[in-house]
Amino acid sequence: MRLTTKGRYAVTAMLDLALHGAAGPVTLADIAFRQGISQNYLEQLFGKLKRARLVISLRGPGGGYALACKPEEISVSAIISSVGEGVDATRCGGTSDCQDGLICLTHELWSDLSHRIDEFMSAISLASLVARDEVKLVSHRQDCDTQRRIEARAVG
Amino acid sequence: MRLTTKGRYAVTAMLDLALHGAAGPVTLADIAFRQGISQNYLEQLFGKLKRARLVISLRGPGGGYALACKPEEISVSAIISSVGEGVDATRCGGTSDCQDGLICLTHELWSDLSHRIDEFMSAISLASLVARDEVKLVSHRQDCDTQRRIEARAVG
DNA sequence: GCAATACCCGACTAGAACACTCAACTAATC
DNA sequence: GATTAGTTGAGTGTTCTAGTCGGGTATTGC
Ligand code: FES
Ligand code: FES
Repeated sequence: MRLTTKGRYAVTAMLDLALHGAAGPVTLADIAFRQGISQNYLEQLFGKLKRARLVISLRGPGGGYALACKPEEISVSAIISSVGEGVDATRCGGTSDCQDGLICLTHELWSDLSHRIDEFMSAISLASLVARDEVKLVSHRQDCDTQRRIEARAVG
Repeated sequence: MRLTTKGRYAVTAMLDLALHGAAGPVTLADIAFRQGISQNYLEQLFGKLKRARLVISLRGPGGGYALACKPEEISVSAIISSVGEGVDATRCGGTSDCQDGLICLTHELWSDLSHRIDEFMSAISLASLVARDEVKLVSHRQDCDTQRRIEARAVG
């Protein structure tokens, strides 16, 4: 089991998309700017998100990315799986054969744990994240920040 | 958050200790043999387990390792933490400052998740693992296997 | 048609971590 | 004093992360 920046970035970017996608497609440049993520790295992640059919893309000027379906239908679990960060905590990957082809002492434990984690993350959708107070707060702060930085750049 | 072979080995070895420690100290060679883990690698892990006061060591012939306290008092969470595999799923490590010193959009989500995982693993003790049917079964198979391999070596 | 925008794609890389391995040492027992 | 068994530190191959870079191609507006 591993949960690294890859999965976290993917969820963060998708949440950004859910928050700012109402007015039309959102560019990766915008997301990268707001969330402080490398745009080139985001491109890699969105390649996977697109292949997993979680987002759709629109090319050309005025283009960008949009959610492929309603925020209620996209779970955190799905996002993380799509970028290749398995929720699986077992060593065998579910095949029960990590000790010379036989089941090991602790397989059941890791299997249970995996199940718990998946349950938790499947129950959380983008919509439920958007509805959270802290998310609203942080998002508002980010928007003000972005506005300020744009103005600063226009002046300078 | 990461859960790799390191943490899994640590739990497996501790469980082996709980299963076979009744008759006195258990050597790393025994654990390595039964569980199919590199003995040298186990040495490193037991160094940490000892520093975390989860096991005690006895040197010399007839020596080995023993649990430092009762199996009911040792949780899976404690074992994993002791070898340095944080259960923490946040990027900031709890300081809420991963985006330029400010809290990021998804901090709360990862914080929640970490809490859930820790709750789950804290609730599971070595004693409760020993009591499980699958563990008993696998352990019995391992003992038979070990016996067979010893006999095979004696013959050969 | 032409240029600007923005997604698309593959290759490359520094650094970190994992999963070991090796060698030498000390303490305890018989 | 020989054997057992824990203790320690250093080193190593491999894999992965978290990027970077450089070039594409589709779409739009002039
Ligand atoms: S983790 Fe599945 S068999 Fe060991
Ligand atoms: S994960 Fe804690 S601030 Fe981003």
